[in-house]
Amino acid sequence: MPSSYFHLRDSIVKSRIPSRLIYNIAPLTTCQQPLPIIYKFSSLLNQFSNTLIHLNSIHAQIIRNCVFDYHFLATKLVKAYSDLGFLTVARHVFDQCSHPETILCNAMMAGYVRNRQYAEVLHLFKLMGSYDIEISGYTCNFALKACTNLLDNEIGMEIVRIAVENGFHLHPFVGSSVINFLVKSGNLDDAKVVFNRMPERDVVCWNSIIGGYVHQGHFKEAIRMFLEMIGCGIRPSHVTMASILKACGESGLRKLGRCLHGCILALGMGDNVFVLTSLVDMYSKLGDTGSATLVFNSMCSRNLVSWNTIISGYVQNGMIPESLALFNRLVQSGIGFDSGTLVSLIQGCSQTSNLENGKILHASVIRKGLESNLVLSTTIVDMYFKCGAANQATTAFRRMEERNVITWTAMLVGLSQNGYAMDALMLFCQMQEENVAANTVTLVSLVHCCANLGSLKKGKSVHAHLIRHCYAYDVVNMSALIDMYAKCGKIHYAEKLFNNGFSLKDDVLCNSMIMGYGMHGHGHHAIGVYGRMMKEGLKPNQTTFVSLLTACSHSGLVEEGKSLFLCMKRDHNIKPSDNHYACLVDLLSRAGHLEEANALVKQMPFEPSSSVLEALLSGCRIHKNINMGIEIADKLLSLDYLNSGIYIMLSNIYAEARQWDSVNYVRGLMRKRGLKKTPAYSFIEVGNQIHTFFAGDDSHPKWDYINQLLENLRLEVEACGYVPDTSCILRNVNEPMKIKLLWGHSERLAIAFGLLSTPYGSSIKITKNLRVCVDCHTVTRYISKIVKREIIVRDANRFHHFVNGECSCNDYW
DNA sequence: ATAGGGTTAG
Repeated sequence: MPSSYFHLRDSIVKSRIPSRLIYNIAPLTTCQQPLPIIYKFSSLLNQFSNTLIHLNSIHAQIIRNCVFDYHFLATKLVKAYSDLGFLTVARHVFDQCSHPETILCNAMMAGYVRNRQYAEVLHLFKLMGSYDIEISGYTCNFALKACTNLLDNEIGMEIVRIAVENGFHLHPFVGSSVINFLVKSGNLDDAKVVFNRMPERDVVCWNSIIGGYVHQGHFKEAIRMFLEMIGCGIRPSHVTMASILKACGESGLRKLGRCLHGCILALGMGDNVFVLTSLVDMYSKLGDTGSATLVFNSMCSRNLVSWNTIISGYVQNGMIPESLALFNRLVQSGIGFDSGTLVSLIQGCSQTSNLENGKILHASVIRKGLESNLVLSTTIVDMYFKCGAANQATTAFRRMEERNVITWTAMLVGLSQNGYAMDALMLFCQMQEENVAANTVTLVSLVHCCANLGSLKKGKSVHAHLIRHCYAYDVVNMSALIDMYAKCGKIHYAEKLFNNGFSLKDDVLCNSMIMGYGMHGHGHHAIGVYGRMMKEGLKPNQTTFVSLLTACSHSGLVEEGKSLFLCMKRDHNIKPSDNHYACLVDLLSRAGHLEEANALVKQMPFEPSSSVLEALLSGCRIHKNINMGIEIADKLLSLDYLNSGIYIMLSNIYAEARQWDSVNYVRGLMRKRGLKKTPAYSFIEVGNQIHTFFAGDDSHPKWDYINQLLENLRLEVEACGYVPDTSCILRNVNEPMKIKLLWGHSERLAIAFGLLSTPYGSSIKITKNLRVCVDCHTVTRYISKIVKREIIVRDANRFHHFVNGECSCNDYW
């Protein structure tokens, strides 16, 4: 950039004698032009500065007449050129002036602002400082706008200080810029103070502060200010309405929303694209897609944002086919689409787990060169995870050139939800190495990872992190922590947190606690929480009853479960869902009430899903009701279900009935349907490491020791009267081989490793991804007695506490 | 002669 000021800047700052200024004073003093010429050019510029040809010719005449150093004209030229986007020429005009003063500098800054050259604005601002050029309210305005966009807090706060010292902030124009900067830099309180001190507040000032509250998610406060503004007799502008519609939609205020719709028509804004688009968005957020559609169809002009808003509204309300139809209309209309459109469509794929469409859309993102769009790329990562394609999600993530907290968090949540909690924790370390600051969503996803891993140490450290950042007492975070402590075996920690947080009266918090008690077999405590909810007038939801019924099932509380199932409908008007039926069937069939469970399934008001049948089938297997088992199995096979666990259970049933042909048939079906058995694994946390063992896994560095210990333990437990139960080994091999396979089960390997690596007398905690088999359950009971250690096993369903040859659950099931 | 506020998507 040809800027003489820039080249000279350093020496100027040092010497404080701007040499060029001294030598260039000449034109101003010698070219004594009569004023009428200047007025002539001024009026020419007023009339013809909007086309480049005219502007160039006027500019040439100005130079010929030697009046280019008149700031009056230079300022107009700078504005005209920058309005046309010719910033370099504007800068040249600026540089030609021998005595740049405030207004000329301001005009140049304004040009940079209009052309989004924010870094140049700040350069110029610093330059003004080094030339001792006076700063005005206008200067502060432009410089603050640059700081707001560049997120430059340091210079921004300096400008705010200058503005306040000079009282510029009292002016509505500067005040609103100050408020905007303070809001975007997170100082909402300071913004409010500035706002309150302003002697006169026009509608833009109100818009700034209201917009600030909306921006920070303080919707109720935004609405309060809006009403206050009306109370002051200020007529809302279309900007006010756009902000307040957003606040209304986000906070779910249906009545106010309808009211605002009326206001918009009354204020004559019924043809404003911005306002109507905001209205469409509000109705979508309120779940009223009918009204959103009506408003959208009534719009006389629409832009791409309007289309994106309605498409996104449809997706958010689960109307995927409708969103696609609208997308087709959009393409046919010739408007085209952008990254925002694709984000919504890809979300639609996530919702319906439509990997195929997701891939097609991903391909079109690459074709259109939109990969560099951060939001879009993050959506793609999320989509792959929601479709269960963790590998492709990771690949998409690795391809990204730019990532922010949300990208990283999407990765962490995705990995954790797809069963890669350990990888998520490792990724978090990488995130920290790259200095990306975690937010509360990130931390909650980490709490979930620790819960899945049963890693108390890491869980506690995330808890500490939450406390340090004052996030710990948010209900979402507390619920996650309660779940984590429960899953890490510390039910009393969970209890403590819950008792502290109960005053928040949150249903999700209660559900977490009920779930935790259930997992630990404390059914009566779980029901106790429900009692407390009733006493405090808290409304239970669907999940509450799923948790309660699960808790009853794990504690064998048949009567309590049945009565809860009844009062769900009767007292709370919650229709039992498929999930609730599955829980009740599970409860009944585990307890041996197979006929009653079967009758319940038959009288369900809708077709039982595979999970209901699975619960019944599991009961048939436990209580060895082969006939009913086969009957249910036949039904299940016809459902073409994709859960490999069911096929394993089916072949179990057939194996126990010694129907080897059927066993082979089911196995073949599994292969044909492309299902693999989920590999069983167990893990244990020792020191800072988590050690994972798969069944028959001899890859651990300490394998020799583990193997020797297991051999010794086998001799000991056999001496105590243990008899192997090989019924869970489905492979058609001889008895000694089956026993050998049993001793390779992952939970035994993890326990043996735990015994080897932890101090004598301490308790051992292991976690298994699937359910513990009956033989491992028996062996662990014996081991706990022999080694005099408490052994805690958390499996896919619940906790088993083994102490001195006994287990907390009365029988294995 | 130079000036401020707003809508969609992770």
